[in-house]
Amino acid sequence: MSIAYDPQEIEPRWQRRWEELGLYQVDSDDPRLKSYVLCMYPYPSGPAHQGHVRNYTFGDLNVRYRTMNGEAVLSPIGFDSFGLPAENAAIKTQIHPRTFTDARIVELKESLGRLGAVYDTRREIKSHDPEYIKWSQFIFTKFMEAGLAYRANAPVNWCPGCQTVLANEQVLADGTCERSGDLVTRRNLEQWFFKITDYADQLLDELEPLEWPERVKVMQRNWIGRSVGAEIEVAISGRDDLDPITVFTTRPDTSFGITYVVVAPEYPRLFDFVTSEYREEVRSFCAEVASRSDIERQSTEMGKAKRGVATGAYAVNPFSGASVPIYVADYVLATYGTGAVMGVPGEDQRDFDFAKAYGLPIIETTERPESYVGDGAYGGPGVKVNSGFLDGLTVDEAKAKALEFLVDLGAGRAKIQYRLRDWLVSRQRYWGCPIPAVYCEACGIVPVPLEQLPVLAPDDVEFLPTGESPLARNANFVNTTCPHCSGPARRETDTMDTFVDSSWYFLRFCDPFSTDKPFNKDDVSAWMPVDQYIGGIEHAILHLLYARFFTKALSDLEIVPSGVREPFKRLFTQGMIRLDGSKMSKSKGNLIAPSGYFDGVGADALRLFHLFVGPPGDDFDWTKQTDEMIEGCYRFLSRVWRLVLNQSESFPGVAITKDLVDSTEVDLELRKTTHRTIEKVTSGYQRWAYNSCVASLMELTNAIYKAVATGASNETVSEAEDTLLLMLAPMVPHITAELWEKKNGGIVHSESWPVADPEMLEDLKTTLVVQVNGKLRDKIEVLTDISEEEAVARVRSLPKISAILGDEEPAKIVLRLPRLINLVL
RNA sequence: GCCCGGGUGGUGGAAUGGUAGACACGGAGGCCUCAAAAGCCUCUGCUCGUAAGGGCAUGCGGGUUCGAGUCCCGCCCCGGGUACCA
Repeated sequence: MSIAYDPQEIEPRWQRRWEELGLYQVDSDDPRLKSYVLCMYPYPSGPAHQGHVRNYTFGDLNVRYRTMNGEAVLSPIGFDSFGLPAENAAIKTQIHPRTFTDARIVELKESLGRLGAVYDTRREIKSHDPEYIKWSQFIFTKFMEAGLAYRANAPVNWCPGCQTVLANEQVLADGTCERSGDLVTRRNLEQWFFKITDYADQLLDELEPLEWPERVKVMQRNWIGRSVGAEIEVAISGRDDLDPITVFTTRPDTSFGITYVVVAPEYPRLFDFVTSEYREEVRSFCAEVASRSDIERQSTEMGKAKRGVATGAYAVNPFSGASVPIYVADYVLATYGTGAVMGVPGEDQRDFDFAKAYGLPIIETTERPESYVGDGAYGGPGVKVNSGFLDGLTVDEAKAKALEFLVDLGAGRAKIQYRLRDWLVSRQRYWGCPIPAVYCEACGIVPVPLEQLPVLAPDDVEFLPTGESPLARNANFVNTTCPHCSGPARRETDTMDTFVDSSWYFLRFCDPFSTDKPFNKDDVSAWMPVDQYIGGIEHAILHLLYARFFTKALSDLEIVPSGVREPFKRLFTQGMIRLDGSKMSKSKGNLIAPSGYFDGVGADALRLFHLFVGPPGDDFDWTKQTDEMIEGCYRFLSRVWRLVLNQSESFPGVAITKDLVDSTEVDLELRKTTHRTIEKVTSGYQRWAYNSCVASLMELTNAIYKAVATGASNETVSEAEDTLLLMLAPMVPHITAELWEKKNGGIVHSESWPVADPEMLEDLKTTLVVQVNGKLRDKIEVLTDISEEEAVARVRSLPKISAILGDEEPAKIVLRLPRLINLVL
């Protein structure tokens, strides 16, 4: 009579059922409360790995939980299908990237399907789909028209081993190529940029109200790197013919302490002011710096000994009128601020080190606090000294006063400097979204008009390891006519960074059906912002910052509704899975494929394991024991299976003692456990404490078994089992769907989330903990409404307590009734 | 260096300032069986003790409190981010 728990039979069947039922196909006119749950769409690298399982389990759980709470949940999925691996594979195997990618998508979809996650499958999108390319390109042309996309000369990463340009993220921290290990060099090329810096302030300010992990917000803040300060113009002594050198500082209050000025070796007008006797020395210094790699230049031990040379020129401190030498040094970055800084050794440690090394004077302009014992620069607060008209002011007052002085003198101004640079989007690659621009000798750079979109890359190209995009060598593609004047023109052959595709896909999901626009504004209004976004911490900066920028820019361009200014209201970053100490990933070749588990214990057991193993945000190490834990999850599901189907072999060895027990007592206990579990588990779902939810549901299962064995009534057991299935349903959808249908009929995921009966949460009796001097000495059962007098009397009469007390009278009695009493001697 | 996380049994991990170690994994013993598998039951932080019972325990050292894994101060170790950003 018994049917064994067989996930292999149940799981595919329910996966088909859910698709047929269309429970998770939602539309913007749905009367229910609308919400949007999204996992970062995957790069299709082949079958799903454990990181995907974890990510999409969290997503699916949220979708199903919210649906059971009465919401209409938008749950789409797609594929981030442009990218370098497909093109590298093409160079190696001569298989077209599209063929390669489509095959990987099939594999990934197949294995994600086996996980049992539910989506509105009508909304699937792929970055490399011509329809998607068309609207990516449309957005690009809109950015061009708005001046948000522009061309400029820029250095790019060039790998001599791979003979190709690399994206920043493919260059490791030590300056080598992640693939070949060669040292990456710089090349200057004309490139397309997005003007993300226009949005620096908004990106910073509007970060605050987002319900994101604080560390992600901190990373974005640091990345934007807003510094408030001043630009100061320092004239070059005796050279009225030259423009002054402009320096940026956050500390204009220290200006009287300027004892030198220093510029980067790449400073553009350097040789305008280097004097002839120093020319050779400066020239060889700059050449030497240029020959060193970025890593050498920035390495810590070399950084300690700041290297530089004098230029022979002098500058005038606009505050004191003092003449100070101008140096060139490699500790000044050409790429930040103006590439020139004022040397203030008293208050800046780097300047202090340099001044010490080159025998430059050091002026302290902030009074050191009495407790200050440091040897070196002091950057803290204090009263100004040695600072002329600033003397006696605090640092903050002096900043304002100094700025006022500069403005009056015409030698400076307030300035906010950002670390954030414009986003370089050009990629010299084939497998990406072509940049829809045309170069016409007569009209200049012309965006390709909408009716000619999409611009698609031709298929008949050669994939060679030359570093040049196959598009550039394809005459049919390159040669075109100007959309303006119809004269001969040349196409842009670069493609877009794949982060462009992922910067608006969540908008297209709101309406992937429109063919005359990227998406319908009303649909975007209906669903955006994403209520719950889920993904890895590795996207903390780039993807999340770019997507925020796109949302704001598109909103300003009136393509996205004006009220939508942020894409992701809540963000959850899941922990990563490690094997032997390093992140489990395809490129490291240390994957443990989920397919073996799907084939064996089933998707539900694997999902349950990922939920149970620990807090979702924590990393975990996949070890030898992991398989045993997964087995344990399978055993638990089997236990639930046998319990609900009331299979007699569940209870061998347990005597049914129905006659011996007051069944109403057993019933009451079980009902209380059931309702307390509803409370605990519901709160756990809301706090993402899924591991604790699983534990509570295991406890409930154990309690039901015990209650059945001790004679609980069918009604009470049935209520407890229903509650168990409902609360497990978002976690392990297949087994719960099957058991619910067998037990009650109907679809468990269409049921409402259970609500605890307040009456069942109240206790008549509880355990009173008895402490003496804060140490546990005894516990007693008491009525919850016990009076203070009675509690004290009962506690004092306890043998253990009276033995400790002897004749002594407690100095104090701390009462936290009915849970705790502490006698202080 | 700086900025975040985090150190709790053999293992993964629970604990609104109030019974530390829930729940699992592993281990030990038992029931069932001709036997095994599966299942079920009991025990399982360390330590002293035959036991009853006691002592010690949340990285280390202090502090606040009737009471600290939890709050405060100072260290140590591990993981991640960042790297001369003026």
